[in-house]
Amino acid sequence: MTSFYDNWTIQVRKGILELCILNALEEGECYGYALVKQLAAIPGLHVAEGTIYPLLSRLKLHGLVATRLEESPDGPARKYYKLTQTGNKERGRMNTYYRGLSDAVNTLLTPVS
Amino acid sequence: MTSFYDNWTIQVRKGILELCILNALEEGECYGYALVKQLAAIPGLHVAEGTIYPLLSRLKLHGLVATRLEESPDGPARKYYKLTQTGNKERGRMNTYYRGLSDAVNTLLTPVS
DNA sequence: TCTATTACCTTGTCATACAAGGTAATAGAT
DNA sequence: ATCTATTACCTTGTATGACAAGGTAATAGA
Repeated sequence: MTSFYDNWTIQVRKGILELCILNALEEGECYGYALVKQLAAIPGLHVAEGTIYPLLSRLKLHGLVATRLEESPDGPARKYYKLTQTGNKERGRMNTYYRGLSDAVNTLLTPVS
Repeated sequence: MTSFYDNWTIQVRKGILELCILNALEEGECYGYALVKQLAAIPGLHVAEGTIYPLLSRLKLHGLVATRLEESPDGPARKYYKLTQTGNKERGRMNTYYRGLSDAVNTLLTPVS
């Protein structure tokens, strides 16, 4: 039922979210629910919990982030995520790759005329 | 066997290729093999036939491109792809979305400091 | 007791990139 | 005649991740 365009936007987001989260975590540790709210506010990204939580688990599984639990005054315990050293190194490689790819795409989007 | 980084680059490319092809076709019709060679030359995109041919079929299936066959002097017949009117309209929407997303990512990659 | 909010998580579906294969046509080398 | 290279198309199978739609627990106010 989703249009070609809607489906395409989903595909484009693949991988980009991972980049966003790693860079968001560079500014300091954060818990999952807050990340969801923060990223959901960015137009074009419109992201929900079903996307973010598995993503964070994946980052932890690969050792890019570490977690710690802390009680919340308003609900269940918060799980705080923090960049590891290898996570930060990967973030650097990924930023470099993304910028190169982005440049390549931009030359195609705005061709020499 | 693929590393986290290698796998991530694959995911980031998802959807972006479609954008590249539609924009490449805006400059005129082209046959598949030539598109493969053209895009493979772009650093960071490194794309092969197993990716492009299914992608072109998909674009045709959704009516974004139209095809015609022409004999080749060097091998089997070439299948030329051309943007349709709806294909060009989708290209416009996709470019707009991509630019917005790209801007959002860039604000995260280079935070206000 | 009900609803809202915060906060976590899981299961299932769908679409896609890519590797690895295959086919056909032309042409030059062994 | 047979091999190799190049052009040119295509398919199958695998891995992966976004998202929808669900569920759970804790706190607090109606």
